[in-house]
Amino acid sequence: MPVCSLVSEDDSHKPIQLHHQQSVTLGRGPETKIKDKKCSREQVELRADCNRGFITVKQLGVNPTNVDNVVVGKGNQVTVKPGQRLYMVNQQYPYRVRFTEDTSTPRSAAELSKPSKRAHRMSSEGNAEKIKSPANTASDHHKMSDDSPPPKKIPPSGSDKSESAGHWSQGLKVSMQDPKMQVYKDDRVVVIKDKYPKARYHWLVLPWDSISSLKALRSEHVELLKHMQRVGDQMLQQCPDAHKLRFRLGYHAIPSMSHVHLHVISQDFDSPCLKNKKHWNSFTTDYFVESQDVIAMLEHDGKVTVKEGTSESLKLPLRCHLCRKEQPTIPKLKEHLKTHLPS
DNA sequence: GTTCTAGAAC
DNA sequence: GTTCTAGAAC
Repeated sequence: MPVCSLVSEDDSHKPIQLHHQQSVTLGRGPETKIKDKKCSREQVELRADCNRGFITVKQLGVNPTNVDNVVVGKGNQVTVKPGQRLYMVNQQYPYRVRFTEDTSTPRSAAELSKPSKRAHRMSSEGNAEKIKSPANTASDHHKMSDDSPPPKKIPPSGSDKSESAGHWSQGLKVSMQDPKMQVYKDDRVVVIKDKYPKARYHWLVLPWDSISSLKALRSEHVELLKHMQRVGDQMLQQCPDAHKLRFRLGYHAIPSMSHVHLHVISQDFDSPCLKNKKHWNSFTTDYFVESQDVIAMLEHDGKVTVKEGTSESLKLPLRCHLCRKEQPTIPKLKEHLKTHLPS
């Protein structure tokens, strides 16, 4: 898992380590060397999500904390990603967040063996059910302690093939009902592995309720979407590689497949199924809308709007999502991505 | 969403 | 000549 540090941009003190999912309160004091009385001793509460590469910032003090040019506001919470600037108070004391790969601490044998013990079911919700199935393709090869016969292909039982039901765009509705595809389910959602994963880990979280697309979402769906995101986060908790890979959770602005689905995808993009520009840009441009942004939009506006011209994002030049370097072709891009893979 | 392939790009 | 893309068909 990457390590997060909060870096003072005017270099007034050493970077402050933020540990994954541990809240830290900062403000006027020795750690920041801020002596400004406008800055509360408890100005902000910070919490890093190292898997997903952002921190949340809650303003506790009365005077404004800013992210770029926007005031957070007392009691409010926002996220800060690399590239954004956090000002502790009054547009002063600039900070950046930085995520670096943790190469210093090799994992213990105990930690390594932990993820393969899949016996413990997913924790939080009572009626959740972790289905006995390897969670990913990448480690299956070495991990398969499988005593069951290889999965057989059973044709979909619904033989009443009305034209729309059999259409390729309805494929997710079929897959999500197939117990062999299900990796997790509870009373509200089901998780399946993407049939054509675009990275080492690529899951889809789908609600049982049929919601055709982002356009159909309303305020009443906020809780469901929050649950989908929680379930997506839980997938990372049981993912054996979550410590060394970054993940993003989000929706395609204009998906091809019907039925709302949350992508949970590792950021290695190391997959033979990633074949063309559309694949690439759908996960690395504005076409990919963060789960938290969808939820925020829904809470704020009661609906989700997609910026006009978002479909044009699919035609953008191939650009590395990590170093922003442009690549001429898909094969060259894939070659380039190898340079960013964790060792 | 994928597969297939003509023809552009090299 | 081969590689790669983009659009049609499914």
